[in-house]
This record gives sequence, C-alpha cells and structure tokens, in this order.
Amino acid sequence: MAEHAAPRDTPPGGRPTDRPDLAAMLVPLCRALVDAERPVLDAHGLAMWAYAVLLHLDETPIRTQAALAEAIRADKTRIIPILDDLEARGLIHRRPDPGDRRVRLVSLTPEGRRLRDTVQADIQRGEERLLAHLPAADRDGFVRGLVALHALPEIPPHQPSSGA
Amino acid sequence: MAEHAAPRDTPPGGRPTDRPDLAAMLVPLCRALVDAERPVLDAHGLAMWAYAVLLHLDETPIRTQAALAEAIRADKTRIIPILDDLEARGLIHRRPDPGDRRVRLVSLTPEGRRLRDTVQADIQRGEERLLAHLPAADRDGFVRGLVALHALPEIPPHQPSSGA
DNA sequence: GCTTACGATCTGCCCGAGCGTACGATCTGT
DNA sequence: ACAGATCGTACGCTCGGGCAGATCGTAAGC
Repeated sequence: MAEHAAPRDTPPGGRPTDRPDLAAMLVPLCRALVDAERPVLDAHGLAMWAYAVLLHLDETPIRTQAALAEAIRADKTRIIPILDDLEARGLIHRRPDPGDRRVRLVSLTPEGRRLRDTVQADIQRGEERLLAHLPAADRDGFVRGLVALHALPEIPPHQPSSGA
Repeated sequence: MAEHAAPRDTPPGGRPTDRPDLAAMLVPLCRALVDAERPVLDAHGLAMWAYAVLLHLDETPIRTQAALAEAIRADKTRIIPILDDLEARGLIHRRPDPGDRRVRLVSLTPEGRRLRDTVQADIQRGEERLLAHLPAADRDGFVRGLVALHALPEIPPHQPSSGA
C-alpha cells in the first residue's frame, strides 16, 4: 500500500532527504481531497470556482472582478459566467462602483454567506475526519506548516544545477 | 498579503476550525510547487508524467503497464507514448513477460535511474529551500503529516450533512 | 479447436482551462 | 473635446487530459 522511498545513495550534488518529493505527495493528496469534497459542492450546486469565489469574498474586501479572478488564480474571462450564476442565485451582489462606474463591486449577500458557512462546515468536518488519522503532534505541525507555506507570497522556481 | 480566515461564528452543525480549508491551501500550494519545479523537468527534457513514471518504477516492482498507469493515476492510453519516449531514450526497459507474453515488464535502466536521481536531487534541493521558511518544528510536522496522509490507502468522500 | 477474457495499443470525442483578441463603457490627463 | 488607459464582457483558439470503442495478440477454460 504505502510505498516509502527507500534511502538511496546520494545523487551527485544533492543531499539525500529520505522522503518522497513533496510534490509527489502533495499532488495526489490534492486530487484525492478535491475528489472527496466534490460531493459536498455538488450537493449545494456549487462549482469549485464558485466556492473559491465565496471563500475569498468575505476574507478580503474586493476591489475589481479582475483582482478577484487573480486572487483565486482563475481566468479573468472565465470568472464572468461564474459570477453571473452566483448573482442570479442571490448569493453575491454585483453593483457598479459609484466612484468609478467601470468597476463592479462584488460582495456576499447574507444568503451567500450562509451557504458559504454551511458548505465550509461540511468540508472542514470532512477534513478534520481526515486529519484524525494523524497523531496529534504531526497534525498540528502539518496544519501550521501548511498555513505558513500558504502565506508565502510566492514560490521561486527551482534551479536545475546539475549539467542540464 | 497573507489572508488568514478570521474566526467566524459557528456554522450550523459544525465546529469552527479557525483555519482556511485544507484544500484551499493545498491546491494553490500544489500549483505553485509544480510550476516551480517545471524548469527542472524541462531542463532534463522530462514531462511531468514521465518523471512520475521514473519515480514510481523503482519503488515498487511493476506488474503491468495498466497497473503502472493506475498507480500514478494516469490514463492507461495516455501512458503509452510516454513509455515509448522513455524507452527510446534508453531510460526504461519494456520487455514481454516470458510467463505471460501479453504483459510488458517495465523497469528502469541504469541511465534511467541516474537521471531520476539527478532530477530528484534538484527537485528536493528546491523543496528543502522552500521548507527552510518554516520553523523546524512545523517543518518536521508538516513533512511527517504529509507522508502519513500520502500513505493512506484512500480518502473517503465527504458527506454533506446539512439539508442538501 | 472454440469461446471468452485480458493486456497493449490506436483513434476519436469531449470537456475544462489558459490565453489572446476585440469591443463598448468609462475614467483620466491634456 | 480628444487620446489613451482601464474594466467588464464576449468570442475563439488551443492544449492537456479523461473516456469509449476497436483491433490485435495472447491466455485460459470448455
């Protein structure tokens, strides 16, 4: 089941780390987690992007739709139908900024906030059940490390040092 | 920059966790990490899937190509050209199983193993530089938690409990 | 020997997502 | 008033990847 990378001889120019690549563990974990959470989103008729919008909207005041799109790393054109849908369902407000009528001020409606809280509660409950598999110390470290990494402004590209 | 979710009132039916969703942190982290590591793979002429194959090949003995594809969660048809390329470059062997000539036994060649070690050293060096941003305790907990989660056989789907 | 099952391979279809372009409405500076 | 920039929106292209079907070789059971 669990394949741990056996420690190998030291490759040229690198210290051995005695663990699989972070990405090789993170990517499957991400996929599995997203798959696991999809039923919850489906049950509430939310697409992943729509949920990302709801999540982001009340954490930081929104300036423009393009900024919102960039914040959740979505495409600025593809976010339009998502906002259309959320607006049609009464989950967000989208009104022109009186100060600059080019921009639309996007905000959560009370129903939007409620749905968001409900869905997030479901999701986080599932996540907590997942985290329960870990010993308490590792669980806290994992979450704290993840929060810290998530807070990093950006991740610089790795440099191939060995002769290309 | 770093937006921490402010603790909110408890949503109906769930305990508040005072942290963003795991997935909401993991997915951007994955994307950023993969983006950061792409230059390394490019420098060695390896696609992501090809690297996944090399990574998987010497950790567990391979039975069939379809099993290999499933193990790295790739499509069984899409993996063929990848194996073709790796084989043409002398990085893997693909010979018919004498016991059952339907199946092809896939294994790493010495050059394949060397390339894999080189690339992995580059990648893990970059990852270690990233982890250096964390306090030692959180770093260890993060890696240990990640390894443990990665070792889980599967992640059960979350159940939407609130009235769908 | 025949039928059925299975693995590898190929081909084609469809979808989601990234990206560029274009256009209308609006703001800003001159 | 006019030029240039900015925002929201629509359209279209392209690519990667998931998926289904078809073919061929091989294996196993009858």
